[in-house]
Amino acid sequence: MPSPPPSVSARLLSVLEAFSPGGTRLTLSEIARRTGLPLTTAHRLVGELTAWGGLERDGAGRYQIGLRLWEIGALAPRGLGLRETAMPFLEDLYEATHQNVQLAVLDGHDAVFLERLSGREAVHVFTRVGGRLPAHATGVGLVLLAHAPHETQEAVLSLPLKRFTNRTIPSGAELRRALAEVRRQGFAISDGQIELIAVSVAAPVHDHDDAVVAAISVVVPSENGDAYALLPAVRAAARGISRALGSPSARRLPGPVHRETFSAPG
Amino acid sequence: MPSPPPSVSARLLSVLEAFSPGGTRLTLSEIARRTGLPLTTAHRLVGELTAWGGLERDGAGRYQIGLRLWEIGALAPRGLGLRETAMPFLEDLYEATHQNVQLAVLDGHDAVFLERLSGREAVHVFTRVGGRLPAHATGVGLVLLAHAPHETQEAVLSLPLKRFTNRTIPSGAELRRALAEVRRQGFAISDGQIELIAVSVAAPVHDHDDAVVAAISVVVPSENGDAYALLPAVRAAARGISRALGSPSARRLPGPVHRETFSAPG
DNA sequence: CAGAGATCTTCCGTTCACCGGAAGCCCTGG
DNA sequence: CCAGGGCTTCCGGTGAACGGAAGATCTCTG
Repeated sequence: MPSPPPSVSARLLSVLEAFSPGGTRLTLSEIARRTGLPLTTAHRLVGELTAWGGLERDGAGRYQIGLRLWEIGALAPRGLGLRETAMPFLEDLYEATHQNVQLAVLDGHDAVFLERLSGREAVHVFTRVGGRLPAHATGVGLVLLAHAPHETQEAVLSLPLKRFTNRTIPSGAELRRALAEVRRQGFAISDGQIELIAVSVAAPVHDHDDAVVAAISVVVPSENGDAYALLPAVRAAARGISRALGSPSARRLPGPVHRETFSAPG
Repeated sequence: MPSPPPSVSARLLSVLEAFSPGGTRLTLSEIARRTGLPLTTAHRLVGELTAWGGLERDGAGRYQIGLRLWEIGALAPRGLGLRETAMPFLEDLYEATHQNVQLAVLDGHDAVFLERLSGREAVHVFTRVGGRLPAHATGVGLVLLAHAPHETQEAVLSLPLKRFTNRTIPSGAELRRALAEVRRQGFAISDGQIELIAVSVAAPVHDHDDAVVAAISVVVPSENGDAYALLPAVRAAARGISRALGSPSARRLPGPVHRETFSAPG
């Protein structure tokens, strides 16, 4: 029995999927190969996308993602939306540390990086904006995973975990322990799990329902000594973003307020 | 004669077009209304987009642009690609001024903003990342337009120019003069053309072919006095970005270097 | 609490737009 | 000069897309 052919929409979207961080400029034939579409079909779809502005042709005739798609992507509430409110706080954090400052959300089993500020003197990390890394191996990922839906956690815990260095969390059991710790402490410190030379200090960002929707981190060289020294700054920034998002638990600063005022109905 | 019906692809893309800065979360019916598609058709297309991850549903069942599309958009060379190389220089500029720092490219007759850094104390401007403003009315726009293809310039010059304030360039004749001046000086100062209280200082960014592909600017309150004082910093940053992009005219700093060392092959 | 109105979802027969092989065009390199 | 790879145009058969109709939820409103 022949499986039902993919719909036109699915084919069109698969053309977009052909583009990746490692291949941002593709020839028509490359697109056809990557998507598995007949050349003629790819030609037609690519033509329509180009006419609309979703793809552009560079000087050499190759195709690249167009400004139109970038603009549409900029409307994603979980993308630029979040970034926009977080940005001032991230800038403060960057200015105070001059290290890598990152903002990420969870998608599937990965941490997707929405923003990365890094000065020239900061330790080199191989994340890029729009890129993704397995959640279990990054500071922000641990924070996000620790507050993810139960089924997501179980799914990650039951799968083999990719190792990057000998400090990457190796097993589900260890990961489970790490996540519990993150929940208890309210932050994560990830030491050398992606690259041995880098330590990440991460904290959660809450939205107006107090759900954890993002995480921020500062990444420093491990020889810099005490990563804990950065903790207050990271947590303060995370709290600031949460407040800007309307998180009830991040309202104002805790203080000697015992009487709350309600406006009684009627 | 009935006009040929729009292709499936065009319909799918029109669904994406339904989203705008003013409407990032839409119900199915709203999408159907905005696109002019029958409800059933919209339902099917939206369903496919959602299954793929291009759209997401929020708690209230409304649709929003999904992370998947944001990721794809992040691959646009003229979007995040440019931004990525420009970012360190923009940060320097921001840190030095603490005013609004902007990065923009030309699309059609508009300046599209790729990045905007703004502190809490900076003058409020109503640009946002991913947003656009008419080229003739903004500092970055004037710079971009001044170096745009001849036909683009003529097209803008022949159309009526939207006025924002009484200082907005009103006529094609004046615009032509302004563009010539921008080319001669190598920068643009736009005083109160969008909002009376803001002055913009803008400079061009060149790529490896020395074509002007972007522009940066700093926007300050007009009562801040001398906008010209910012000029060196803005031009230096623009030059830095150009050099990072491989612009030949921005190579190294001019200086008493007469001997260059090459490693001879073999 | 009924009933009007709005939005969303499923179902299904008809039709016409999509499909992709074939063929020709344009390069570049040998 | 031809070979090889990539791109574009053409066109007839067919099965996937289309959208009206009807039912399923919710939300107001009197």
